[in-house]
Amino acid sequence: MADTPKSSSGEARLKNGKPTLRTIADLTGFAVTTVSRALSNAPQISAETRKRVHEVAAEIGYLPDRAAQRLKTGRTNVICVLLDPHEEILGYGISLMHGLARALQDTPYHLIVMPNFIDGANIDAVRHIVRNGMADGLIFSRTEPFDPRVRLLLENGFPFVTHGRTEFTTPHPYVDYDNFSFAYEATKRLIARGRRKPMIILPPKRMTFSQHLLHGFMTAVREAGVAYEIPNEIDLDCPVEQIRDYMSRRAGQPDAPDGFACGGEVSALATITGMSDHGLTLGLEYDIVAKRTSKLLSQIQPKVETIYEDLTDTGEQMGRVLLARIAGDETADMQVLLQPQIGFPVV
Amino acid sequence: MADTPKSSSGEARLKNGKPTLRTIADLTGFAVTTVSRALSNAPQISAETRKRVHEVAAEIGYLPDRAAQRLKTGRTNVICVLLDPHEEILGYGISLMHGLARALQDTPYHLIVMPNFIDGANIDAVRHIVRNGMADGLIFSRTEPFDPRVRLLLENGFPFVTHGRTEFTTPHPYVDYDNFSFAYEATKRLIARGRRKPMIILPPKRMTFSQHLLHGFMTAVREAGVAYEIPNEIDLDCPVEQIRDYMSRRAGQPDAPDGFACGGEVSALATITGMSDHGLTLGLEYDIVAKRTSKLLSQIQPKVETIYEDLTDTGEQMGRVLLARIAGDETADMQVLLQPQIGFPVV
DNA sequence: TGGCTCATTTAAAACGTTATAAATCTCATC
DNA sequence: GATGAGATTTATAACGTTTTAAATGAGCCA
Repeated sequence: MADTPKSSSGEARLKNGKPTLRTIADLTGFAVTTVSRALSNAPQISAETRKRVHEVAAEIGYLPDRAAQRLKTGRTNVICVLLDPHEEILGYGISLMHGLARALQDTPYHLIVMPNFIDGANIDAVRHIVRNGMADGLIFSRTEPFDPRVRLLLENGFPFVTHGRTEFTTPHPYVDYDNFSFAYEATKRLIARGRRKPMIILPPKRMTFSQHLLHGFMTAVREAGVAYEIPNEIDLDCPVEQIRDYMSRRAGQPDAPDGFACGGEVSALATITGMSDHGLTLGLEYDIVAKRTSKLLSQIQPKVETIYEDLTDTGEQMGRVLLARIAGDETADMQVLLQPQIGFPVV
Repeated sequence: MADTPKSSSGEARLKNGKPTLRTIADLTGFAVTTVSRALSNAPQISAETRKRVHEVAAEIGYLPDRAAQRLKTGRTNVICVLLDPHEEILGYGISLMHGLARALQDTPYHLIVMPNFIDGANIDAVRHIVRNGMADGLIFSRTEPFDPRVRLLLENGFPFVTHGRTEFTTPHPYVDYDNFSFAYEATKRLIARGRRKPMIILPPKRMTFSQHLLHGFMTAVREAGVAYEIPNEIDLDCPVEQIRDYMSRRAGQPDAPDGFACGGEVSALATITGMSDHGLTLGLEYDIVAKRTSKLLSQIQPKVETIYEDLTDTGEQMGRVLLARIAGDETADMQVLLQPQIGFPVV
């Protein structure tokens, strides 16, 4: 067996410098096939061979050619993130992506991103990806209820994970935040502080998680037997002024709410501003518990009590679930509901 | 000439459905080579042939296999975005990416994203990409002054574009916002409103654009011959409370500034809060002109005058410049300085 | 008709990898 | 010492495209 670096067998061309399996083969004297198997830790390769090949590979800085691997195996080593049109003020998609990237960090997978330019669910893009095998898995940064893309992927058995749940009867992989628990806990905290008429500010009703939040809120107020209020003129997606105006108006009325469960940080800001129009002070005449996903609120006065939703972690979980789906691991759970850390009220 | 769909010549296998050049070849009777040339609009192909091939390709929904193309040509059709660790509250990287994606929309290029997990400029990642040909071009979401990655790419002649300028003597491709003009205009507006002691809140001094802002500010105050103040205890990256505290303290003193040029939206919020601690009201005792990159300020009361920096457009310009660099277009300008729209003061 | 050019079309090779199947080697067993 | 069995290694053929060079056909002139 030739374990001396011989270049006698012919082509010891380094050409443009990029090392390939062939380079290692020439350097070690083994056949390209052997080198390939050694590097991929396939069976039927002796320990010494494997060791020697790995050494040389490391030495010359070999990295497999992605295109060749992809062409041969059909696997793309690509995860595609479908980003919906970004209207959010706080960087929500970027947190997901950082988390995703972290999950993919020591894998061969690359993250490609496809923003949705048209409004709504772009099913053609998804069809392209599935039909032409342009990725091994798909990530939805947001899902509409009864999302047709989800149906398409389920039918084709294509690996994917959604952020949030859609309302299909067929179960699908998702990672979601337990918005029921958030709303339940937030409302309970308001009540615990002595508030007797909590209000919740919800996302638009068509969103699935709006129902979850509402349910949590209602459970808490019913348990405590207190009054409550659900505004139907404002939601988390409407202009902040509208929220402020609403609050300002309500604050002046006798039956005004005295506690606010806010689904977002900006709406909490607007609530504070609106209440202060009537000289009402946070912590004195009313309280707020808000969902926090950024550092906006935590850096601003007055301090607002918050419950954290870790979107980076969400992204990381989505990556984890997707990798398991791609690997065909049926045992791994594919539905993750992230819990608010209700034990440790982070301010 | 065989222009009837004959499957006589043998293999009319559709196999797993994915159409390939071979499929079109079998369907039209031409050779694979001919089909390839026809589709890539190469010369030496008769008009009818080209037409027929395109027809069939469209009909069966042919899309070229990226892996095969990449393997053969060495071009990856991939643009890689290097994202720095995200600490920003407002989604800044995501705007760039949306713009980039828009520029790449009708090209064969895909966008892959690589966040930096370690702090500072990660030169190893860049070296990998260059050495292993993992992308055709690189985008820097942010650059450090004298960024070593920029040097590496320049030396290797690898196409890239940075967001913001670094201070090399060798010119490099960049897209930047004219922060001089912003600061100059913002300060002039404050002075035009009768303010006689403007202050500017700058990014950390080590950032290149901090100098640009300072320069614009100084030019404006010198032209008007007014007093000014440059705080060195706070910057745009420090915790907002710190800004608020500073403002609160200064507001109580006799020589307090009466106009604020804010480089960011959150700092403007903090300034308002700090000033209001002493009962000072925006528009009465003092004014603010802030740089706006999101919808945060535009949705909040009191209204703050802003000058817009369109980060999505920035991303799009970066995409445009990079494509030109990759195409080897030496005539296209590679240094873009985006101007604030000073003619139309958007509130 | 033969020979030439020009316009088209085509066969063959290659890019770097992996999968299949065949070839070699080692060593105990009869 | 021949015979397998088991352990390694290897040659060959793909994957789908583009590139190079060669082949074919048509048209023209001598």
